Amino acid sequence: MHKTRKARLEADGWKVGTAAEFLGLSAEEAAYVEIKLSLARVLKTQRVRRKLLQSELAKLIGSSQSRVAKMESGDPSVSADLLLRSALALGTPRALLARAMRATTRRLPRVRSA
Amino acid sequence: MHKTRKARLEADGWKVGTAAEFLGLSAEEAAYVEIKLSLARVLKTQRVRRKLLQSELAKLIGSSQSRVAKMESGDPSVSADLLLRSALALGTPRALLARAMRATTRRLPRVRSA
DNA sequence: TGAAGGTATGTCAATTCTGACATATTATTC
DNA sequence: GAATAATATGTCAGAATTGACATACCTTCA
Repeated sequence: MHKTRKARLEADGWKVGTAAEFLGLSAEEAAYVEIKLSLARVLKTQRVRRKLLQSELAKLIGSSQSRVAKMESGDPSVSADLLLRSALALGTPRALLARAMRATTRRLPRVRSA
Repeated sequence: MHKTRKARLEADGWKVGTAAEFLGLSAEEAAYVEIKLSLARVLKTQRVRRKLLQSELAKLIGSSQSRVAKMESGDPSVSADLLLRSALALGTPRALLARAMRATTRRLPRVRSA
């Protein structure tokens, strides 16, 4: 978020921070959802890469289009388990799954030092 | 397995191969159980490293000693999801979880070429 | 504009997972 | 070897996840 925008919002009484802070998640909970979201992205990337429709992937894993949509959108009703099994069914290299477990390091914008 | 033993068993009518072959698992299914077993080992290692009893870890994650035992033994009634959440609750570094996803490379015995 | 193809969202019965309990097995210590 | 501590195994009711269906929401293209 832009620094000035952050300052302005806070001046107006808003708390500004991470999604985890906002939702009151502990560090582990935050890591857990982060990992699920990562797996969701991997799944979608792999499906698209193999040029499959959600409905085709669904058939492949014995599920339904709607559940695949939920998987890819990181819907909380989807377990990491299902994401994992689905990614494997797509033939996702395990190295990619490993990457999904690693903490996301975000490249921060370079700012003038104070 | 020893080569001669393999030959002898096969002569006696046994099929000898990987657990996956024996159980008739597909490659993905095999990878899935391998990953779960890996996570199970990580979990146990981390718990022991923190000098916790199974019952203490259970309390920490709001579960029971018996379920923790099942987790650590790779019981099929335990989802990868629970293993993951429990490992995170123990403060397991995500890099370790990443390692657990990677394929296990087994050091093979050196044999005379045919 | 609207029809078609693809994806998203809401709901729910059925399946699967989970915590809890009882009990068994395996160390460890005296 | 018996008491104690820790872990393992079996079972099951309750909770969570899942596939399926209906339907809504985009895009694209004619």
